Amino acid sequence: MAAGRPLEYDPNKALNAAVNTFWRLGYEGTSLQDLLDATGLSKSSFYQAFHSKHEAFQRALVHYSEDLTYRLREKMLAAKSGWVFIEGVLRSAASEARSTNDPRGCMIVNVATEFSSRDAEISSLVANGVKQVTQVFVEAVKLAQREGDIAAAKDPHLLGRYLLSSLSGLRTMVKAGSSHSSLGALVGVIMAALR
Amino acid sequence: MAAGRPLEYDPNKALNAAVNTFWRLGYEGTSLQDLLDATGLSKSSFYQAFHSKHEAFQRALVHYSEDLTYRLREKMLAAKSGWVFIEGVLRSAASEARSTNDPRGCMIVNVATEFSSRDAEISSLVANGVKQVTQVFVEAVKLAQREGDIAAAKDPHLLGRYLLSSLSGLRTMVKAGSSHSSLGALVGVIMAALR
DNA sequence: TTTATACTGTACCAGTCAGTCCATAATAGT
DNA sequence: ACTATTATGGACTGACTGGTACAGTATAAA
Repeated sequence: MAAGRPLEYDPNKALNAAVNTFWRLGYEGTSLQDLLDATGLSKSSFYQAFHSKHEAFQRALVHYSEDLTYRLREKMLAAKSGWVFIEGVLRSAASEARSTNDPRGCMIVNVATEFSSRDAEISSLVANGVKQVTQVFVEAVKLAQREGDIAAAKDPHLLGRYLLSSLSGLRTMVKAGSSHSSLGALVGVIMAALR
Repeated sequence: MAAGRPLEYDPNKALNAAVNTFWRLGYEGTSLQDLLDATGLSKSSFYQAFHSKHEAFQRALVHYSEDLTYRLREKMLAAKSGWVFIEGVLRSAASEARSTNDPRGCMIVNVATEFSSRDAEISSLVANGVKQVTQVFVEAVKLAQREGDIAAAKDPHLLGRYLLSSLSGLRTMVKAGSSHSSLGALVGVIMAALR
């Protein structure tokens, strides 16, 4: 068994570049050319690596979800408390209103709104990503309950979903052009519902 | 001055068809052919009426926003109370989880997530639409305050924005595949924050 | 060094994209 | 009936779509 010519590109970097492009432009919105430019791959290398635009998109979405949940959980473990972590996530989402001129939001949410239920494979990946991210928030709520910041009687799964939903809503407000100050107040209202 | 041949199509129906197509498929996702099929117009008639895909999209978005706010306000006036109206809107959004197999969500939100801030004209139309819809929710909150269902001390503008944000979040949860029952509980949490 | 394997660039494909143009047809005012 | 005005269908455009084929090249194992 001979081993063949080695890759001239970094598959991981290429995937990350694909993630960023799809994240920013959406599925329909990114052309193959955009992908080639972003990854630096030639057409043949791209198809060698990803087989099709659709498959590249799926891999990008999965990679994004895994990376997001990983970093979110890391952030939670590093935070002072569950409550502080939750507030931090919401506030940083609100801050995109002034820090970025082109907020990308959450890729999972973007994909969910672009595809809705038109593509079964994509829907399943979206559902999976949402599940994973929700789980992190559920853990954060449980943590905050143990720490006494959230009443123990409340259902952590329900509040976890509530947080994800609120975060998503917050992010679309950012995209819709709401000011940072009004978003800050909104975070307060959202957090108050947890108590 | 002669008057020329009369239109063979109904401009209003054509616009409505365009709205539905863009709403369902997004901007990039709908081809000109989709639009022609939906409206029944020939290519020349379409360009006669709309000048370009982009302009058609803008008109569709404006028409959607106006129509939405009109019907929303009508619903509010017909409702038993401000509180009941608000709950009804949230619950009907949650119900899309089981009634529709391909929930379209809110077109304004869809457009906001697809374009983010990449197109200044679109962004302005989105901001305008959001403003109009928010206003209806603000009115509903004020009404509920007068009726004693929401504390008078609360800021109605803040709660109005909170409602819009929550509604948007709820709808993306629908698109992400959440079950109707879990969404119903979510509505309860959202509403509780108003009290 | 041969051989099998695998990567790369380029030319190419049919199909679709949004958009234009024009000849024809239908109407209303004169 | 004539004329100005407008609408219609269809042919047409060049650019771009995602995707394929292939010839050439680099590598590691035998």
